[in-house]
Amino acid sequence: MENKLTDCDHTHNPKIKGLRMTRQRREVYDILMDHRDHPTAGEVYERAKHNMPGISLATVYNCLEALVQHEVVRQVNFERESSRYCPNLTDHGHFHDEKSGTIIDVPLKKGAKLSDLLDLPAGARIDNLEITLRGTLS
Amino acid sequence: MENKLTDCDHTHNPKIKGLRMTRQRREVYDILMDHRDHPTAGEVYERAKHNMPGISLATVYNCLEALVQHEVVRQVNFERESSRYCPNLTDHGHFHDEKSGTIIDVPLKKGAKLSDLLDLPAGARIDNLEITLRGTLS
DNA sequence: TTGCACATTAGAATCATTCTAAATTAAAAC
DNA sequence: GTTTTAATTTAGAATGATTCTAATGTGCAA
Repeated sequence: MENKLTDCDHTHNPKIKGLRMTRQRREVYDILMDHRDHPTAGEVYERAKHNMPGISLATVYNCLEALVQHEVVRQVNFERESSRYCPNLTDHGHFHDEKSGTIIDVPLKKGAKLSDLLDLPAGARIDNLEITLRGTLS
Repeated sequence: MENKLTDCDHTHNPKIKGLRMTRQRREVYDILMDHRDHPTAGEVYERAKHNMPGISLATVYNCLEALVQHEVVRQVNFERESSRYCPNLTDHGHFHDEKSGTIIDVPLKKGAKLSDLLDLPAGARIDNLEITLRGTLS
């Protein structure tokens, strides 16, 4: 059975201050919102071509960068694999299931303190935290 | 004052089962042990050329890979920057100080449980955990 | 409606890393 | 100690993700 891709064309209309909302940026943003499966830039490109055959890979990279810069999307890296993109803006890490290859969001427990887990350097101001896990789901 | 590099030529002699200990591998391992400053492959290469002018970059990559595979050294990634290498085998994460550019080991607190911080997926077996922090030291 | 600063595009360039195939070598077997 | 043999080293080419370039196109404020 073919993937009909119906019902995936509802357009998100985020008004992001300071970010000019072009057709391409909306398309890229919609793709991330609709599937939420942490695609790579190349995968976003393949999907975008369905609705916008003329879009270029460079543009996909540009759009993703703009969305990341404006904190509407998060960039996720596993080792040195291609970057992946995630529209979940809550505090969370990522679990990579080695069996299926899927990546699952892992919420940070509310109220949990990082300093309970780590001996943080005295006086450190933390701007960014990245937690990635690799393993298998039973 | 020049860095004289004296007293840095004491050779580590790890007997690592299944790993042929070549001159190049020992040199690379010594460099990681002596400075412990999370160098990239390129930086290891530059340092290695002091003692072994003929060593090649490919060999440095090969040695680092062998040491990582045999779990004598850990590979550390920040975003998509060049991989860095770390001889600290205890459970720890890494803090990248944006002011100085240095990378500091952040020990995991003994007895602390990951599940206190994260809502782990039910039944997940975790083979690998990576925690990276970015920020500034006051 | 227009102007123009910002976006998009194709293709080239970059950069870290891996691959290739020939020469060398560590360590086992004699 | 010598030979053997499979693993390692090497220079340079190849790869692959990402970024850059410079020409063309376009949101949107005025």
